[in-house]
Order: sequence, then structure tokens, then C-alpha cells
Amino acid sequence: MSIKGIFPIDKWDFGSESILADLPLSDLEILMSRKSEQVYKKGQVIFREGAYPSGIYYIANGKVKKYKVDAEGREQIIYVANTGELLGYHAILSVDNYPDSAAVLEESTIAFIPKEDFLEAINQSGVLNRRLLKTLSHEFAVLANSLTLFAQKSVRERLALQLIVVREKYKVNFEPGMPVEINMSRDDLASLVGTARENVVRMLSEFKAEGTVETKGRKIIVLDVKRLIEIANYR
Amino acid sequence: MSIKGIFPIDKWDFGSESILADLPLSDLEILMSRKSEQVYKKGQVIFREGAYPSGIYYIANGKVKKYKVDAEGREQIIYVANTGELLGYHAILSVDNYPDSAAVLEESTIAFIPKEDFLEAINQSGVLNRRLLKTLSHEFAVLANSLTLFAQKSVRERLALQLIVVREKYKVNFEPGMPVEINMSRDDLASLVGTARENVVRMLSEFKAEGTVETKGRKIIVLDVKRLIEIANYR
DNA sequence: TAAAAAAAGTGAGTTATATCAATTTTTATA
DNA sequence: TATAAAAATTGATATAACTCACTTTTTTTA
Repeated sequence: MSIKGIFPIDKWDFGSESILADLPLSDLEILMSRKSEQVYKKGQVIFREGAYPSGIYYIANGKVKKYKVDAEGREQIIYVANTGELLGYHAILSVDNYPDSAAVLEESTIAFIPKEDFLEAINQSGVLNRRLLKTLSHEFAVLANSLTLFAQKSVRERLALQLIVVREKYKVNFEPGMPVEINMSRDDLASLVGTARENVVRMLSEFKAEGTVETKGRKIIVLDVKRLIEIANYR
Repeated sequence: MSIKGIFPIDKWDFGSESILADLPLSDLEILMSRKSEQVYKKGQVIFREGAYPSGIYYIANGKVKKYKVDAEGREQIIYVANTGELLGYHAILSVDNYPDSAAVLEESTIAFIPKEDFLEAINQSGVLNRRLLKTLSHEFAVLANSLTLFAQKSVRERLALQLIVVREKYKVNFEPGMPVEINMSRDDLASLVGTARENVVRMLSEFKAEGTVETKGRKIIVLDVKRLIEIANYR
């Protein structure tokens, strides 16, 4: 049985249901007609929580973290978005300010789509409408799942789980036999797992000692996914 | 300044944006034409996680907990829904099984609305469509908020916060000066906060000792909401 | 490529919270 | 209303995870 069979990635990841995939060309045209692309450098912020939204963003290429910052300035990553995904539509649809911030994890090309074009596309397209309802509902399920994770799983279990999820996102040009290199800072990994950097580092050392992962500088390579599933104690 | 000003309840509660409020009568007619009401006794389950959805539910009267159960059988409450709210639409919209379970917290009257009627109402009604998009996006913001809470706040802080949120839900026939009685089992409160029952009890005793809350049997009465906000250490 | 800066890693001490065991109080039932 | 059952409460102990202080390695920049 494949890893996907044992570990249903769609229950852990919004992105597995893309909003734009197979969208009629006419809808895409409305959406993309006036888009403007921009290259963001590593760490650069796309939008900040609480700001008023003037459009949505499309990740033409790269990776983006969505996060919230608490009173003490600590970051909590809610989601890592990948190439091909949309950002910032929640704020437009809920007629509210951005509920979270977004910053790029690596140099990325991001397209800006004006609010008016997005709203027109929704008005014109039943498909986009249904797709959005489906995606948002799916996101609810995934987020509810994450919530349960945070409430009930140990830091160790959460780290194992997130390594599996994040590894999937770093499968660019993946070929069987080729190792997947997770190129994420310990700080970001920590704020994804919801713990301090030191704990992530310590536990990674343990995983390394038992041969479950390997590191190349800051890069993490998972050697034994099944063992991670075991550690995560997932059903 | 009112409590709502200091503590923006819409950031904590899905229900503050009702799907059905002010919906055109014609839409409500499609939705409610074939509904069937049923009285559920305290603790009774409405639907279970993983089951195939055949419709949605409307809480005509009562309170419902939405929750997930982990491998060890521990419950995690995701949300407490109140009179007037809809349940179970995520599963229909995401074309998937129920992502969570629902059970009534007190004797409740629940109406069942067949899947076909819900889908037809969506097809017929642009208003309902937009309302759903708005609600789902708002739910995302609230759930993202909860996630951050779980990741970054202590059990003590979370308990204080949930007491404020839950108190709002027990404001039935509220009149100024009248105390609001939170009639929720310690077990449910614990699984809402994400901790063990014993911890909730212990902390409630502390809150009682400092005069912040009072208990009447199992019922909890908040005497000092501002103090709870302080304990929660909220912005 | 050397120097500076940033990030990663290690160790020790502390604390919040989980867990186990038992008692008391409240609520439901006969 | 007595009795049983369920829920709430208290206490003691164990431990996972946090925090602080510091060193080493890696990455960036000049």
C-alpha cells in the first residue's frame, strides 16, 4: 500500500483541492486578464493580518506561509501554500480584513488579481462558485483536523506529522529514488508544529540518531516515512 | 466600553454570522419545504464523523457540540452551535463524508433538510450562495484563530477565554442584572479547552476562590468577565 | 575567500499540565 | 425519598515541554 493510502494527504492539506484546476478558460481569462506578477524575495511579506484586502494572490511559483502573530510576537504558521494556489480570498469573501499574514518561504513569483476581477469571475462563473464552496468546506475539515492535532497530540507526534506533510510540498521534480529535501528553517518548522525551536532541534536529533531522517546543512531528508507515521501514532 | 468592544465575539464564534438571517422568503421555502423536525434527548448523536451525509440540519431550538474523537477515544469539541444555526453543510459542499460528529448538549429540536433541497436552494439563490461563501470564509478565520490559541495559549488562558465565549451562548432570555448560567459538564468544558477534566475543575476552583466565578451545582456563573479577559491575557 | 551575521544545536533547570487514585457531591432512577 | 449511578472535586506524583544561557555550524555579504 502506498503512503497516500496509509496517510490520506487530502485530510491534512487544503491544496490537494485546487480552486483553479480545470477551471473553464473563459473564467480564467476574467481572473487573469489584469493580473500583475512580482518576484518576492525570501521572507518578504505579501499581506499582513488586519490589513484591508484589495485583491487576491496567485502563486505562479514558490512557497508561502500563512501565519498569525500573537501578543508576544510569536508566529504560528497555519498553512504552507505551494505553486498554483490562491491566497487572500477569505478576506474578500468574508467582507473583512485579512485574518492572517502571508510571507514567502523562498524566492517566489506571485501574481496579484484585483478584487473587482475576482468578484466578477465569481458572478460570471457557476463553476468557480461551486469550486470555492467545495474548497472552503474542505479547508474547514482540514483546519478542524489540525485543531484536534494541536489539542491532543504531543509535540513529538506533531513534528513527525508535519514532516510528512511538508515533505510532500518539497516534492518538486520528484523522481522515485531521488531524496526529497525539506528546505525549511528550524524556526518555521517550530512555528508550524507549535513549539520552540530548541524542541524541534532536539527531536530532529533523536530522529537522526534512529535513522529516520538525515540532514544536509539545514535541509532535512526523510529516510523512513513509515516510521514517522508510527511516531505520529496516527490511527 | 462594552465587553463586545474589548472582546470581539465575531472573531471567536462562527454563529455570529448566521447563514439564514434575512434570507429571502422564497429561498427559505425551498429549504424548509420538506424539513422534518425531531426532538433529541441530551447527549444524543445527530451525525457521526465519517458517515455519508444525506442532508443538513437546522437547530430549531437547543445547543449542539461539534467534535472529533481521536484514536484513544478522547473527544475534542470544535464548536458549540446554538439555536438558529445550520449543521452538516460542510460535508455536502465538499462532496465528502462528515468531517466531525454532532451531538446535542441539552434537549434540542433539530430539523432535517434533505440534501436535494439544500442543493436546489443553492442553485436557485444567489443570496444563499454569497451567504455561504461569506460564512465559510468567516469560519476559516475563526478556526485559524482557535488554532493559534491552542498552539500558543496556556490551558488556564484558554479556559478563561472559553468561559467568555460559552457564556454568550447561554444568554437565553438574558436580562441585565440576571446572571447567565453556563450549564455544561466539566467533561465537555475540558474537551472544549483541550485538557483533562481535573485541570478544568482545579482552575475553576481558583477562579472561584478569587471571586471571578461562582458555581451552583454544576452550573457556572461568571461574576467578572473583565477579570477573565485579563486572565486570558488577550491583546 | 575571509569576516560577519544568522541559524542551528546542546545542556541544565524549572514549571505547567497530565495521570492516577480516591473521596465527595450532585443528579438520575426505582 | 431512598438508593444507585454519574459527575465533580481534591491530592499526590510523574513528565513533557519551556526557558535561558551558551557554543558550534552554516550561510550570507563584503
